[in-house]
Amino acid sequence: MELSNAVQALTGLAQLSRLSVFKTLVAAGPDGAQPTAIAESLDIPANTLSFHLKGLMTAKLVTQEKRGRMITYRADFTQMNALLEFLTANCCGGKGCAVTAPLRAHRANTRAVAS
Amino acid sequence: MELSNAVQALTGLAQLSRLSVFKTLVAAGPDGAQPTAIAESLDIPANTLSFHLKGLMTAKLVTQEKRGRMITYRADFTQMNALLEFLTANCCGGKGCAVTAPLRAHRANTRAVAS
DNA sequence: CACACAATTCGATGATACTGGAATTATGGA
DNA sequence: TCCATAATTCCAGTATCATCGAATTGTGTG
Repeated sequence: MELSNAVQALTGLAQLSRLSVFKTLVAAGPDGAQPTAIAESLDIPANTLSFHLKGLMTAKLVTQEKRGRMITYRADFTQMNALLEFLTANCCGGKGCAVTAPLRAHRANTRAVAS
Repeated sequence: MELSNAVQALTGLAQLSRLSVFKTLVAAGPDGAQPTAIAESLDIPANTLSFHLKGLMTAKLVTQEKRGRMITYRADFTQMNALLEFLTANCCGGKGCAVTAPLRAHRANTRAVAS
């Protein structure tokens, strides 16, 4: 991933509404979610949400699938992987960052996100 | 790390100049670098750089140490760790993300800022 | 003190981003 | 066809960001 692509991806996440939307989509998993549901869940006007979803699309962080008159959005982990790889390679000390050090026995852990 | 803190950190990196500066500081390692050197290296006017360094300070991504009339800036990996941890926990599928991906060997060349 | 230098702050400008009401497009159903 | 619904686009207002010349602050040196 190039520097400019990293900026693009980071920009996609560097805003409260968008990060919330992305987080929601991640939580929604493979089923994804539709704008109406997201808007209600996060209490964001539909048009504002649409604006941010477009931003997430531009950042290539989400995908959309049209079925009839509804559109399902899903988090796209490919870009997220590339971003984390970039940050790990370019923005870490090379030894310390969280990626390599799984937080020594730090309550091994509540969520299914573990390594 | 809270959502809003994550946004703060992401905002710090979501800009070409700032990401470049941070990358430079990471490459500089423990020695850090001074504004004049960074400005020359990246070809950014001193005041513009100062503006972005302030942004990185706000995002808690860098630290500064005053010695005489020069100031040494260093990347602060604490915040970076926290950010990566946040992204891994909240923005990954739980299985795929870069955490498991092989970490490309990081060049330990710390002399990147010299003129 | 006078000067050079490191770095920041000030101030002004242009560009971009965020928000939300209103209108629009498109699909499904009665 | 007519209406409801899903989602987007249009548009305007406001706010924030990015840039850089000029002025400022602070420190070391002759």
